[in-house]
Amino acid sequence: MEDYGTVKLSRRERQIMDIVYQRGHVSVADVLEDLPDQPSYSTVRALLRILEEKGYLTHKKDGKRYIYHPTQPRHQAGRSALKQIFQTFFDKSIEKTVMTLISDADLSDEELDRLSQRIEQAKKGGTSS
Amino acid sequence: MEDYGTVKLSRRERQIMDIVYQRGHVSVADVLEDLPDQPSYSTVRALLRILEEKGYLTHKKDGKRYIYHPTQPRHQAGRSALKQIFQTFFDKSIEKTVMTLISDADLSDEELDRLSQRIEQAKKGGTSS
DNA sequence: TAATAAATGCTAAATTTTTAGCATTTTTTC
DNA sequence: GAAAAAATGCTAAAAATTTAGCATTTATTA
Repeated sequence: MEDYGTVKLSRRERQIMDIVYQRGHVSVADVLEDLPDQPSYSTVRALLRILEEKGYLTHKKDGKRYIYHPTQPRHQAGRSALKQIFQTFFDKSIEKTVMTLISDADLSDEELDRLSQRIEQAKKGGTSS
Repeated sequence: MEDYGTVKLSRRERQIMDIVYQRGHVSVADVLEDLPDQPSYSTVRALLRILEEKGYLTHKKDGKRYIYHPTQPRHQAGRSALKQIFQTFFDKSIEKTVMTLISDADLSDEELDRLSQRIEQAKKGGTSS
């Protein structure tokens, strides 16, 4: 599946995919609720249908209404999105990206501790040779 | 300035803004070179003009051609973009986001060390009370 | 089970986006 | 400084996106 952030998707389609990933799965009403410049119910349904045709979503019935799920798993989509960001804005530097992330978050000392610990662990586990 | 990733911008406009931030600043030729499904020279110029009208770019002359710069500084745009991603895909968890970032990168032990160190430093500096 | 409510299916119009062409201006070069 | 080259300014057509309406189906409930 193609990275959905940059190419291919139109403005509204992207807005909807963001909502889908934020919520995990959505009904038409859910999307309508979160969409900026709220269009009509019909409109949302049309867009969801298009996204399904394009292969980004599937739906299943839940009682009388449809629930839409992303075809690409959340973690995978997040991974691509993240990659795109750090390539575009942070010179492909993980360090720059992480530090920016942290500087915005105002984490507690405990949280920071745990984070640096987990990074240390990654170090040990990462060596394969 | 509004977050440019999600709302307001059309597909092409977004593609162009990504190129602008990747390169720092661009000529028409630069954009044309990087744009997928390469349109005509005229087309790119039109889009750049529109982005300037909308306030996302400014230009200045460099010899005979225009060089376009983003109005919002790169670090700031990156920050918003990052925030959006971690809200959408990582449950607003810095830790999840960072770990994903790292797990993809295959960093050396030295790099991981430095990273966890810098996080520790952030801890010391961050306490204000 | 008939009436009502609430969803979807499909189609076409309105709007926005994307595109390219031609005229003009600016720079280069001979 | 005149001719050629390479940029921009502007405008309008083509294509894609976004929208809403009406018909139909499905589920609820009295």
